[in-house]
Order: sequence, then structure tokens, then C-alpha cells
Amino acid sequence: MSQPLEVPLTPAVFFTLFALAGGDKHGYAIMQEARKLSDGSFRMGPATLYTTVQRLLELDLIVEVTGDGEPDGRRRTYRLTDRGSALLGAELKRVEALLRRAKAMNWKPVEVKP
Amino acid sequence: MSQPLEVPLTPAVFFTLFALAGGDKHGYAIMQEARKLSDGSFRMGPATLYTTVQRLLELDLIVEVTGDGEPDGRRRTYRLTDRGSALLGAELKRVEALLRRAKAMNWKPVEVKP
DNA sequence: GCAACATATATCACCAAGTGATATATCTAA
DNA sequence: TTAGATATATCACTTGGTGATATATGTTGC
Repeated sequence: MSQPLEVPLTPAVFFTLFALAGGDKHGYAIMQEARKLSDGSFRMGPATLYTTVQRLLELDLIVEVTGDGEPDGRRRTYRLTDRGSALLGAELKRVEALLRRAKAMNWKPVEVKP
Repeated sequence: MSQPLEVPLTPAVFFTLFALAGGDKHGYAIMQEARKLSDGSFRMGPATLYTTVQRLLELDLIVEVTGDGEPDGRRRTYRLTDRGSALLGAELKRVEALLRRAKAMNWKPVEVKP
């Protein structure tokens, strides 16, 4: 299971876990969901997706689910484990604290023309 | 100025910009501030700090400020540029939207014993 | 005066992780 | 029947972060 993996999470890991938080999905659906969840700002290609999935499987943050009503043999469906869920929770908690801090210092970005 | 650099930001970039959002700082102070801002969850060593600073300078996201009341010749003080400020603003906006989405789907992590 | 430690910057060699490109196969719609 | 979406997979490469280490100065206590 190699190294435990801590927050802050990388975008690829975060969006993979986050996509699965909305329900079991196969790889391709994770890619699409990641893009949707980020409003298009994060696009994960197949190389990033499948290497990330491989790592998360090894770390026991996701598992492949088999046998349930998935008739299509070529799809591999993944599910968030309790460890994965807890890690995602920790990450969300982390960014929430960060945002609170940013608001507390009343920081505002400058206006710029693109 | 190489590649424009987009959100999502890496933790090293994010915390460097965020630390400077609280005012001009020299490298070592950025390291300490990053740790403080993350409540200890993110620790940046000198290697990461100075390579990140170098990159941000090249990208015109931060500048070195000279001449102002800094008597110590060995310190190099950095300041967020407008571009840097705008990018940090975009990143904060991004994670805010993400948190809203997480709350909207009413997702809660499982409880786990450490 | 000097030992111990924090401050401060810098660089090397290495590694983890993401990525563009490409390949392969199936499914869907015109 | 062909074009494009769906779906998974892998290679070679790059980017970026990291532990270790080096160097020098400032600070504190004895």
C-alpha cells in the first residue's frame, strides 16, 4: 500500500476522489465528471486518469467493484473506500479553513483586464 | 515569461502567493508563513521554496523589491504582482465554487478511527 | 569568547507525478 | 460505413517538488 498520502491532495487525486464521492463510476466517467465539477478548469487526459486510478487502488482509497448490474465487460467501475472518503473529507476541511482565513484577512485580488 | 500558469495551482505556488498576499516577505518568511497558514499541514523546505520563487519571478507573478527600509543586505524581499494577485484570486474563487458544490451535494465523509 | 540554534539563501541529484501522443476496440448515429 | 463518442491502456518525456547538504550571519545564554 506504499506511502499513506496526505493533504494537500494533487488536483488529479482530488477530482478522482470527488467524482467518486457522487457515486460509483468507471474511468471514462471520472474524466468527464472531473471536468464538469471544475467547470472546465481541470481537464484530465487518459494518461493522468489511469495512472491516478492505479495509484489510488494501491493506496486502498478506491476499489474496483464487480458483479453488480454492470453488463458491459469492458468497463471497470470504481468506488470510494472509507479511507478515500476520510481523505477527501480532510482535504475539503483543509480548503475550507484556508478560505475562512482568506476571508478573515479580508484579502481581495486586483482587477485586471485579460 | 514562459507558460502562463493556470488554476488549479500546486500547493507550493498557492502558499507562496497566499503568504505574499498578507504583505511583502523574504524567502524564509514565506516558508514559515506557508506552514502557519496551513496549520502545519504543508511544510515547504528550502529547495521547494527557492525553485518556486524562481519560477514565479520568471512568470511575473511576484517581483523582488529593493531599496525600501530593508537594511539587511542578505535578504531578498518579494511582492505579489497584479498578475499574481489575479491568479490567487482565481484560485480562491475556484476552491470556493468547489466547496459550494460539495455542500450542495450534501456529501459527508465517513467517520474513521486513526 | 564560544557553543548552540535560528535565520537566510542556495544548489545538487533524485523521484513522484502528470502529460501529449498514440494505440486499440466497441458502441452510436447519420 | 464512416465518423465520432465511449472506454481502457501504455510509452516516453517533462515538470515540479524534495531530502540532503552547504554556507554565512544573527541571537541567546553561559
